Amino acid sequence: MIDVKLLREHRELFYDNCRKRFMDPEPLDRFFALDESWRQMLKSVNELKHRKNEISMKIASLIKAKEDVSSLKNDVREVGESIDKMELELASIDRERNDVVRSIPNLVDASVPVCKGDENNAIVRYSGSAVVHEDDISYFRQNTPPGSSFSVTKDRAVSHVDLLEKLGLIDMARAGKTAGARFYYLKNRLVKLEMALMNYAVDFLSERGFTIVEPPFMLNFDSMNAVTDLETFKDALYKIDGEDLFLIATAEHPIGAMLKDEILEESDLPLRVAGISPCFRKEAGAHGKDTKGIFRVHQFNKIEQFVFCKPEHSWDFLEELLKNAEDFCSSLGIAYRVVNICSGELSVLNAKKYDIEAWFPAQGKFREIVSASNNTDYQGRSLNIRYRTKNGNQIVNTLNSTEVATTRMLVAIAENFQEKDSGGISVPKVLVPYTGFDFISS
RNA sequence: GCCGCGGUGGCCCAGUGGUACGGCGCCAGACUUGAGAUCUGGUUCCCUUGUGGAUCGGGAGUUCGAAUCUCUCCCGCGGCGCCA
Repeated sequence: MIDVKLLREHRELFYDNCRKRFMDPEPLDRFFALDESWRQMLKSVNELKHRKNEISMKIASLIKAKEDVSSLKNDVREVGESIDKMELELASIDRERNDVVRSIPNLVDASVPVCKGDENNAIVRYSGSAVVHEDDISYFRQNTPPGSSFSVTKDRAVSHVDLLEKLGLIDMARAGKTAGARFYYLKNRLVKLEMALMNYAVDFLSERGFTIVEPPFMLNFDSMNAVTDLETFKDALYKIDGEDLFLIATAEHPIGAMLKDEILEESDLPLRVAGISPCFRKEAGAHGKDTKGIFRVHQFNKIEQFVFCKPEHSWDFLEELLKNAEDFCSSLGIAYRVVNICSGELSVLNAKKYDIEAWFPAQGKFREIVSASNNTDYQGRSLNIRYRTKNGNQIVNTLNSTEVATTRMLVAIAENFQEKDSGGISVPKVLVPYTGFDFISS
């Protein structure tokens, strides 16, 4: 959540921010009205409580002196009743105010392009050498910086669904039968390729100073509510029936919640954590999109980067996390572009977000495979994660980024590494030590 | 799942109905050439900063008053049961 003190002192910052995000500023108006009446009522309640405490102390001393206290008892009982009544009202205002505060989005960084739809995301850079079908050249040129390198082909790459099914590497039909749409069975060498991706990513981040963590795959309400905006995401999360548990949608959730309510030493920071976990997502509202294959699924494995750091370092870390993900893609041989996501597309948590979009030659498109976000102090404040300084406790900043989401990367490999002549898939060189094979054929 | 014992400020710990004791650590000041030792003050949160309010794992209750009594939930430890 946002800093309430900052909100009280710099209203205009938050009204500007709503404008940038194309959001109704009505929650801000409501906050100020509620906050005002809350503060007035708090004052009255505290005055009454003060009186109650005074009388109680007096009763204590009178009892010691063996004097009569029955009339004082009546007085304090009356005060107590007024307090109870006012506290009920105060609590209800407080609840409402807190709900409103939680809906107020994080301040968007000045470097974020201000616009509504994702067609206005800023292209930051392109890297690699995409193989582009001749029909896709103009799309490619429009969506990359001038001079981006690519090669042209007349052969359209086969879609990953057809290729992987033909090679006996996925079974979508049976997954539909047993679990439903957007589930899959991975088979044979594709399973080993996935494990290779994960092992490679873990080694990759280990070497770059990350602590490797396999977290709980479920979280209780309090943790989930603090680590993400549940109002926005509850439709995306699976809830366990009859239990206070949600399946995580990313390792960001359990890794962030891991330090909930803790006070760190300044010397503990920064903390780089790589979370390895499955991700469970309802993908509600994505009807009709990417319905075939394993590009958009309810369950996939992901290696996630997460950083807890001091505020003055978080912008450097956003670049570091992005670089880790870019280097990973490059090392595999995947061409991609980086986009700076525009203000209207950011989640309430994000101050800024980069996506890495890989080139998918069969689709003839750049598609998202990595998201790197700086949530500044927004998530740290909801989680109440602080660190000690000479000037009191400060809220940590948090950032997260995909390192690799396996299913999407498998799709990218299937589309970019298929070999027309043999009909098989070659394994990216860096993965061969992990797979033990360099080619997948039928 | 059952039984027992626990949960007190950053850490340790006292407190069995009268408003949270003490120690350690940390911060600031004094003393010192500096450090240490010592002394003094501070060191959870809230608000409109006061002779203010809240806070003893969470919630509810009894009471004028609850860390303390009651109920309930959570977590930890030990034992039993179940189990890959």
